[in-house]
Amino acid sequence: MGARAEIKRTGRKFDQVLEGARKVFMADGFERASVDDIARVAGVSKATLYSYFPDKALLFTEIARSECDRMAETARQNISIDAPIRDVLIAVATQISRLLLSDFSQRIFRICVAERDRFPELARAYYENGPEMGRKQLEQGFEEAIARGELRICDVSLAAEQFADLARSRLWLRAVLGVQTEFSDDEIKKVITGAVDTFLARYGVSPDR
Amino acid sequence: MGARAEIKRTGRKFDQVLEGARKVFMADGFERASVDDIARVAGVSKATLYSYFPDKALLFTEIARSECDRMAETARQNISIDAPIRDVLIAVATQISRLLLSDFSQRIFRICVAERDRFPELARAYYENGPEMGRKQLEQGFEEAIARGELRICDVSLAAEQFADLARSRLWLRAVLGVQTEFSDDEIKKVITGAVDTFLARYGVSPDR
DNA sequence: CCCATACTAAACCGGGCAGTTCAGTTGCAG
DNA sequence: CTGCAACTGAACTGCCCGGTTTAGTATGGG
Repeated sequence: MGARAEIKRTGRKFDQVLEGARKVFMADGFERASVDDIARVAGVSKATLYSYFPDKALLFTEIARSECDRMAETARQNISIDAPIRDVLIAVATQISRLLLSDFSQRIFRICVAERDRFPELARAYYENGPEMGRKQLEQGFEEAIARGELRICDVSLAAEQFADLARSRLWLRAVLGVQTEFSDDEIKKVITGAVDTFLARYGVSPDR
Repeated sequence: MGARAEIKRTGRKFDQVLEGARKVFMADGFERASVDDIARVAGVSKATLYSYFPDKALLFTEIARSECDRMAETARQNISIDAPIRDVLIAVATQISRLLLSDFSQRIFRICVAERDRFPELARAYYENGPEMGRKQLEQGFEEAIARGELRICDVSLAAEQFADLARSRLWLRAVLGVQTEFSDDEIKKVITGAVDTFLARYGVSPDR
């Protein structure tokens, strides 16, 4: 029983394989993606692919986790502009909304949900690198705003969660189910201002409305 | 081109097949469920199964849609008790939260998301019979409360959506990803009161703080 | 008792796909 | 030029699974 199921990262075409696998897995998910497809898209022979990765599952987790990491970066964009709190919240909500409605984010989520039983650690990685990370960002921003006397929050963690949920109200679920695929700026704006208004009604410090 | 792909509902064991298929599909989803499995669980021969249903896909949609209908019923429970608006909202939020965290609801959602590309009309049926239905219920209740002067809402539809989203904050996503499977009454209660407080801060009519 | 209809069990077909093998090619290092 | 390591392409194995067929068994009405 030596080292189990290792990935050999040496080789000229390793990156091609990763790229091909990324494309195919993101488009088809784990089950529906075929290794022949991946090899073809990667411009690599199946034998070469299997010289890098011991099996399909490990190739998949490699891709999926790296995508989850990518997501962490997209989530890591704090915008603490010097502006009225309401404007800052609007900007942040817009960012959250756009991210959550993006094709990329949607695909990852759907794959994680679909494959949640087969790859439970994947769903966890998604959660921690995506929503959890975003929530922590928000918490931090809220803490600062509280220190500046712009917000009044007892349970910061819950407030962050509420804000994120409000920011995607009505849109995200429709998107993830494919009920609606395109969202006008107007729709988004309405949801976002609604979210910020509700949020500030509870946590705003001035009689904001 | 005569009648295409009909289901023969006559036969002693038709219901057994439905029941078996329901179990297996709900447990494994479409792809991972095997017809042999379904036949075995249903206590029926494969040939009998195929005498009722022309193929696996139609059997699946039959089950899935009927489950979506079942969901509509679970969603159709209005509780317009004569009580302070806050208590009513707490009760409603509790109901929403429990429903959305139930094993049943979670399974259906996951299946619809996983199979969304193969069966788009299924995801739509889910959306209309589940979330959409629930939202309409909420809207109606809100309208009445507005008429009674207990709430002040401009965009009732958005408010309903916000309420539902707030009621599942922090819990639902964790459940659907399998990050957390058990939820204490305490956790749920905290989220719910937080949701109602936030909601009332925005839409409550008295300075409900 | 007869017979039609429903059902069974098991073998079977065909196709798809993960993973392997192997004979041959390419390309680079010494 | 030589030799080695990476890579190719295509065939091949084995398995699973959807769907069909068939030969035979239960059931219930007339």
